[in-house]
Amino acid sequence: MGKRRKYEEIAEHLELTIVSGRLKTGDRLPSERDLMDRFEAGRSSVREALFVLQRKGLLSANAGAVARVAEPTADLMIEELSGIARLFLARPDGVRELQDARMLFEVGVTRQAAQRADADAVERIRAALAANEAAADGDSFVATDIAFHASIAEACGTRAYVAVGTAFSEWLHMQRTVSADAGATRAEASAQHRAVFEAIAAGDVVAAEDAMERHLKTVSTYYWKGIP
Amino acid sequence: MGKRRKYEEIAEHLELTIVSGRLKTGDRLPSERDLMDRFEAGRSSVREALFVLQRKGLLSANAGAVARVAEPTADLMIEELSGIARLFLARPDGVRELQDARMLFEVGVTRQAAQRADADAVERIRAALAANEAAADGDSFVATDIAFHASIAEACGTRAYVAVGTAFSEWLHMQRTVSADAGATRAEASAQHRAVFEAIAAGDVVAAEDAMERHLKTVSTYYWKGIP
DNA sequence: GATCTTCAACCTGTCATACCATTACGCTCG
DNA sequence: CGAGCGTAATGGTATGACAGGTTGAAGATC
Repeated sequence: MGKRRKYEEIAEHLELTIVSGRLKTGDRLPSERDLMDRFEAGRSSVREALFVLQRKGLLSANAGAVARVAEPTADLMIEELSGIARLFLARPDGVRELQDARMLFEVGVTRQAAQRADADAVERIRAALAANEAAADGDSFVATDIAFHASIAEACGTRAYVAVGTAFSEWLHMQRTVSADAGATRAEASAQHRAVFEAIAAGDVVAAEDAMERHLKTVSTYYWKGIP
Repeated sequence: MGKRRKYEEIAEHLELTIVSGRLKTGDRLPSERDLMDRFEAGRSSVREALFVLQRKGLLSANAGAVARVAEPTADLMIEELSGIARLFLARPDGVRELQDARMLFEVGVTRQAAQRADADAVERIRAALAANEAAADGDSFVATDIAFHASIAEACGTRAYVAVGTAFSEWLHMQRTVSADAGATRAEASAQHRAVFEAIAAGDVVAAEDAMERHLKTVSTYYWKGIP
């Protein structure tokens, strides 16, 4: 049953020495040729092990220089999640499920924001809302729209939320066929954004959830209108 | 700036031919040596390309046999998420953020369940609750606890929820130091489970959310009690 | 004729070696 | 003491080789 491949053994060993703290961020790993000797493996196996660690974000490798221990960034997390999202989008019903998941996430973020936002956070959301309402063209409307949602996520104090939320926004904006009636949508969206903001500012959890849910339902509706 | 490595090019090309449907699930890919010729690359590069596709779950590769196109499973999604979770758990404040995220997720799932659960789904949740209350020892209590939460996720009709929710439960159960006062917790947990169930069955969205939130806060509290 | 066995071709996993472009580093030169 | 350069080391890629597993079909068995 020992189907364990060699690179898995090496990768696991290296990962352990990294997460256990024996190697800290920025430290230099031994060279590939060193590792060959140390693990009594060929270079292929060593390289595959380093490869998987690199794709996990634990290593940064540049040509000519030894690999260094890296701290996985939020961007990399997005990258991983992005792969998952692509599977969903390619599957029947995938877009609907992704919209569902976004609804779950954003409503939850709004809930937590309404519970925990302090004065500073509320002010930042207000600013994002104002910027969105002042957006001149369609592109900047989209950008400030995403920023508005991100400002709410920021209010929760959990760093990953911003990354995940932004990713959701981008995936679905990417999917969206050009929304012909963007003009009609904008006024509606702004009104709904304002309702979300005011509920959060007031600390009214239920109203905030409902407002965000209504907002996302509207967005979804406009999306499907563009689909035959 | 063209730092694109060779395997990326190959991987992208192959991924396109897969998701575009030119290769369907179960189809056999060309052999590595075929791909070498086709892309005018060495075997190293071809192997690295296949490697990343395999880790994305688009390929299933067994030694000796040519790679076949596979359909990414929910398990693989968990695998990816698991990697992300491990980073969180290794980081200061990571457990708290993960608990936060779980709260967001489970409360959202409960909300959607209260909105959409049909009679069948309610019945399944009731059964899961009964099984949990009848659990004899600690291990089976944990198992049926997870199953109860999963049954709620199932009621939402979005397949990924079950997988993500189960993963959350397992990560946090795994982290939990042995809860000495499990006896005291069980009665409390059962009462809270029942409250969640009844709110869902009644379709009372707000009550369901609140009940689940209270439940998870209790769980978190017990977790931190075990930490000096 | 159907099913089991065997076997040869093929494929991947791994190793070894070689070559190039890039980086790191010590040395020389100012 | 600092700047510039050249060399050694390193990763990225290509190629060849061999061991062990898989596959599919020919052959054996019933």
